[in-house]
Amino acid sequence: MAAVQFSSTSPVSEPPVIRDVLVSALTDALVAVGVEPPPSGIDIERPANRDHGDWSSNVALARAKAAGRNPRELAGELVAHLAGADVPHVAGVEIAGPGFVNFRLYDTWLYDVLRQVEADGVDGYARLEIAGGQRVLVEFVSANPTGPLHAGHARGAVYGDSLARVLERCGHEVGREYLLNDRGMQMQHFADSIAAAAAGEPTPESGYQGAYIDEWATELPPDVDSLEWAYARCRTEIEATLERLDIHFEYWHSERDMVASGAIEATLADLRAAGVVDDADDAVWLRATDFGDDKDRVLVKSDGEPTYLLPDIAYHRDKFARGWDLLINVWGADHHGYVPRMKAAIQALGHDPDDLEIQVTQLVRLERGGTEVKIGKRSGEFIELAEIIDEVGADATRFTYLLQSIDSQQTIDLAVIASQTMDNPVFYVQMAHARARSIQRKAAETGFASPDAATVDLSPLGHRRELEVLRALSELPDLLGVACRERAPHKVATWVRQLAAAFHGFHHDCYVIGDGIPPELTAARLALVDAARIGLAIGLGLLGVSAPEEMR
RNA sequence: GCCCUCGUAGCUCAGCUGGACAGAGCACCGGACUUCUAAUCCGAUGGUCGCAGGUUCGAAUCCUGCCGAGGGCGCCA
Repeated sequence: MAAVQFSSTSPVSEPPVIRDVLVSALTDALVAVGVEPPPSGIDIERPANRDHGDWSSNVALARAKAAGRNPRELAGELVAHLAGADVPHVAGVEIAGPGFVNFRLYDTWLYDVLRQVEADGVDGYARLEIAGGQRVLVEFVSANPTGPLHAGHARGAVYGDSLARVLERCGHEVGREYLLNDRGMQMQHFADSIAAAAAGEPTPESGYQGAYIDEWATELPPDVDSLEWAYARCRTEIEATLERLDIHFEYWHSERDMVASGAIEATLADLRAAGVVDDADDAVWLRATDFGDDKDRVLVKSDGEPTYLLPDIAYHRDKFARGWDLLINVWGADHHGYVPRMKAAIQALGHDPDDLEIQVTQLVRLERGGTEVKIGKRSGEFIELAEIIDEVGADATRFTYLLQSIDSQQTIDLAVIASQTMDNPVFYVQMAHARARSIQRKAAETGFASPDAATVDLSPLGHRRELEVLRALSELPDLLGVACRERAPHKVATWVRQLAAAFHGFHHDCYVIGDGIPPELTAARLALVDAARIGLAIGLGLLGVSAPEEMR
């Protein structure tokens, strides 16, 4: 039975997080040399270059001015003090460059990481509580129910869902919401177009075209309300497509319901009461310029009809009224111009503009084998999202869209991601997970029990490949926190590729079972394989990509 | 004209909210399969981080101005 060096006061083994250990040691050292620790906290980071140690701090650089000493001198004093302190896992401390303090650690710190991963598992490892339960409503997709989801909706759909997953894991209470614009002229045009097609008549003025109109028209039963039928047909289509991507909305918010409830009139009344509304030129205006918008905006047109803006304001008012602390809207780049007026509107209603966050996804250019796939808007020539899923699969669809920051315009070649080759990173990562499973199956067949990570001797682990896997695992909690704060799930995609690369390297160089491998090494490596499996499953789970038992 | 996003290797993109000599994948070149799937691994080649200033001990990262790409600027939704 190996010694367990964790606190005995807690029934759950909770290895000290290395960051806390080092920060605490640095704090002590600063105090010892008579320098006030930085009010913002001490910064610890992993140097990009391994020659600079395992962990590094720039605290001497940051505090040199306040301490009235030059950075290297201060760093030297810190190092001298740290050398005398008995800091767990620390093998050496050095000054480097302009005044960095670099820590060189024993591999034991990575053994703690492995134990932590195993103790916490897929559900618990890198589950953060940095959000304090803040209630966030993520609204995304919200495509008009006048046709199937198309390629243009894909990025927002996948991003919104993965963002929600990241937020949840970081301690937010999260709701996913889809706003259904189920009233208005667009719905009528849509229904008329289907009815016309069913009757063999030409597409009406400002109607919809496209293969789906003709197809759905053939399904239109006689003697039904064409609008209601078309709406239901479309919703079924949209939900089915989202279902294939494993996207599930907790809330489908109907604009009709909102109208019926009188929320729109109530919103206008609120705005009037707030004194931010002007009547001019027979129209009703929101004085948006009072809140940083470029111009004032019409709420009710001179013909007495509300603009789209008023119900939209009512909708956001409703979201807050339902108790959400923070609203995140995922919008396409073609709507970014509406950000200032929406923020102005919620301010006019008395909310903090920061309580509405709008994430804008840049456009995606689609190619097939290097040639752009052209889409014509009105003509109905577009690629349905369902077609993309048919072509490349749900996992590749999600992974590919999540590979890049939403801020960058993305180019996706469908031919490339449809190919199940090395060009396609999703298979690379899934393969890593399947490999881990494969090794575990072999272990079971060979009669190796899965080791208890809390007690197994990990000291046989020391191979460069083994340590790379553990290092990657150690980075996940920090990385997830950044991904959450920056609303950047693509960082998870980048990370999981790194972990997969480390694991493939390990797999290649470190045989686990048989072939003259000593049983102690097999046991330690099996623990590592399971930890890697957990990390891969967490990463893939956040991306909404399946973690397969085997590749076929 | 104004606003938003972007401009990093031949291509597609990272770069952890300023840090130590700029990274990955693909492509190209050269290696590794009696092994838990070679759908893998290793090595080599490849970049004035659009340009010019500024802030800083330190800038791909922050600020300003240009240049270029995409998107947006309705009493349309």
